[in-house]
Amino acid sequence: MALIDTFGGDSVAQGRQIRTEPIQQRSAARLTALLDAAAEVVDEVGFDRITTAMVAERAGASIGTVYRYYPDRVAVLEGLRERAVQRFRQRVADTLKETQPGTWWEAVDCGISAFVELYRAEPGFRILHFADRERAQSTGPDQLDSGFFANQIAGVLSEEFGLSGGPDLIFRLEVAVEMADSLLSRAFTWNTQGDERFIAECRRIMHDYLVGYYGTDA
Amino acid sequence: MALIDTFGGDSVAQGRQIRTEPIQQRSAARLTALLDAAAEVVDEVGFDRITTAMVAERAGASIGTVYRYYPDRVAVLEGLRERAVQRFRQRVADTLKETQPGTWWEAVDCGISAFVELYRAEPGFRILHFADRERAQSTGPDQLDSGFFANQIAGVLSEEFGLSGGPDLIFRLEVAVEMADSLLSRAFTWNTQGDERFIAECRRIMHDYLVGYYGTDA
DNA sequence: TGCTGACGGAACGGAACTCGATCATGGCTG
DNA sequence: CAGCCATGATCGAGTTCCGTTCCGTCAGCA
Repeated sequence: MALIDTFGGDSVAQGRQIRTEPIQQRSAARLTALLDAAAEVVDEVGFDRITTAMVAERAGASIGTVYRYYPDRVAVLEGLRERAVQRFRQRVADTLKETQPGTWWEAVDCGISAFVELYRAEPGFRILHFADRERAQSTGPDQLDSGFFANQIAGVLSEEFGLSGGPDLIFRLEVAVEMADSLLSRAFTWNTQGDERFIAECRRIMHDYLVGYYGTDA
Repeated sequence: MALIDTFGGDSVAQGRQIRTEPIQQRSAARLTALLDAAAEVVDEVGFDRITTAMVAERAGASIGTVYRYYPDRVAVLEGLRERAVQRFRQRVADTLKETQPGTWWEAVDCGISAFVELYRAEPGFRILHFADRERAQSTGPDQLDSGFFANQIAGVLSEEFGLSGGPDLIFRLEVAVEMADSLLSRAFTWNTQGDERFIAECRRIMHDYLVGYYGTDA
């Protein structure tokens, strides 16, 4: 289970976007309060109507506190996104441990389910796109993009289910992640519970695309 | 060729985002200059660092002129996106007339090629995403989303190539548009010329997904 | 030459962000 | 164990920057 733990493990590269690591306990609480507030506000007013003042007020903090932890408005959103990614990975790791899927395909299906469940339940989760093109445009490939996910997933699948890893598998998974992300996001665009047609079609397509090439056996 | 003309025809729903239709000639030139400037600036500083002042200066106009034509900053970006969509549709229509594809699959392939070519050549074209989720979040489905495209394409395919139209075809095409958009955008995320692996894989996937269900014959 | 469309840019409002004063925490010391 | 105090944390008025308005001026057309 080593790699599954890695998959659900601590998030990476947080230092680039946070200003001060919290030392005291209360400040750690503040930080999560800020992100909780941001999540709510994002769901309410949308991605670009959000203001730092709203986040601060909702979190019961002052403007200055927001800027103590995040260099600018966009960084708050990125922090929220990163936490969402983290929770997604944790959820997948937990589900895998619980269900002990027999085939790698079932494992992939767990990932889709986890995504859907969190999208339904978690405020602000809609901010999560594995393919974060805005950010990528300026900073280049980083550890939160779909390629990173493809790597992680490839590790789990080859380690746990004996799939032959390598560039081919990684590329195929990156394509899969990209497609699944777009279809699932589309499912939730005009339907807060997720349009079942798109979710079902996503599962079907992932199945055909991956199983068609790698077979169903472990 | 009626429906192909429709496909490449005048854009819809422009009135919602433009303030004053240009009357005199010079103002029409101004308008395109504004959009050209916006396209350049978007490529340089990215989607959310763009300011109205930058656009005005680059276009050799004043702030007031920007607001003469567009109600706000976002509308400028929407105008740019709409022009990009328009040019894409025109390019597809032209290509279809030139090459006279024998099968509907070849027609779809023309669409992919047109997208890639414009992405390479047209400044600011990266702004074009058929799946415009930011906007959708607040305004609901409109005529510029992937569903609209799916409708248009379904019309052409059933009219010109005798595919049986209907909800099934439209849904399938919407899924296809969504996936193609994400894969092609991914191809250009870290490679201004477009990562050929993703482009080729996109063609392959579209082929499998569509031809697998509707066959290759006209 | 007058009428109307087009243009410019100072001025306004509001949101992002800074900064120095002030408060709270928790380890340390006697 | 109480009190001290270095340093982390917080606050919020102030600054700057940006989106947007508005009206005075200029240019095209009859």
